[in-house]
Amino acid sequence: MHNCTTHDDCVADALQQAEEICAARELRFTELRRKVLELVWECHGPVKAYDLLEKLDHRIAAIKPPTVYRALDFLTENGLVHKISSLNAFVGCSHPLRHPECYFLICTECGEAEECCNSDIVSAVAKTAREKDFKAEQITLEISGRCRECQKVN
Amino acid sequence: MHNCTTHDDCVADALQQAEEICAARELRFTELRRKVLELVWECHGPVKAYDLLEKLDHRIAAIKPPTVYRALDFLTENGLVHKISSLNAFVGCSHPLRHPECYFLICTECGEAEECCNSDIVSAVAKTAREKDFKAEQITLEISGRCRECQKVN
DNA sequence: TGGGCGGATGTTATATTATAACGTGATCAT
DNA sequence: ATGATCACGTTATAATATAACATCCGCCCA
Repeated sequence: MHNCTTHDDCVADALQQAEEICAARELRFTELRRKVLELVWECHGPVKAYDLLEKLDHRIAAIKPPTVYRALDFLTENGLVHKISSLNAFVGCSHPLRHPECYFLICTECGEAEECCNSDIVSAVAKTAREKDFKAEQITLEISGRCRECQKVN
Repeated sequence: MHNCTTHDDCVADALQQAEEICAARELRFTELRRKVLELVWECHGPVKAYDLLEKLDHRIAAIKPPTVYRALDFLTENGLVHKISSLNAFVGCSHPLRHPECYFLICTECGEAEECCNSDIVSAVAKTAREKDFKAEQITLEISGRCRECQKVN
């Protein structure tokens, strides 16, 4: 299910990178935001806001929905987390510096969401947007289907 | 805001085409489904389930949420309507026979969602899916930004 | 040094979106 | 005509998200 061998590492790396990005942009990477990002990464896959809420409750006392949503908004706006609209779920961005080029292959069987960065698709999108004089600001590309592993199974 | 000059026509055309498609596929295009599709088209843009609900109430008595959602599910499954996940809204499909190739340019200013059919994007997506051995079943591509008209304004 | 500003979080309440579960009625093939 | 299946009605509630206002905290600078 993972593409990172030692899962702790990928969480730590993500946090480290987030720290650096926020520092560089003069954003406040608060305790809460850090905690939320950490949890998102620990889930290693699309995770629902209310699931995060529950998990946070065990670490910090009595977190309420707006608190989680605000942290998620911050992380999303700054490219550290993606919202997967078709699932109402959130997932850590593996390529925060190429964030706008990312899209997802979402397996309906196992729930895994593989993040891909592909400039062909991005440039095809940019091209049609240009043709229509449309100023694209955000692209949501979510491909659902069955991943390699799950196709094997049956 | 529209790309059809006489708006009545495009609603009538969509209903006509839906009728034919359902007949060809031996699907039941019931009164309710017809009514919902008609309303979606009349809105001529992304419309929320609960807004439909309200409008239906004026035509048919006391419609409840599951009724609308079931009709929308039917229409969505059969390619007559798209769900725009990033807006939690629904919109009539202008190209029901090329439905899987459609995507949207969504203006954050005026709310218009222009439907496009573009095989470049579709084939770019298909290519990466193939490379990853991913069996794509559904593609959600939603591009938000500002449309030509709204860029002019300010 | 303390006062005020702005951003982050806490808190309460509620809005919005969607579905589960079960009952009833219509349709259709045999 | 009867049983199977699908569509729809109905009640209740689940799941997702935000509005609005209070409080806290760091920071600037008078």
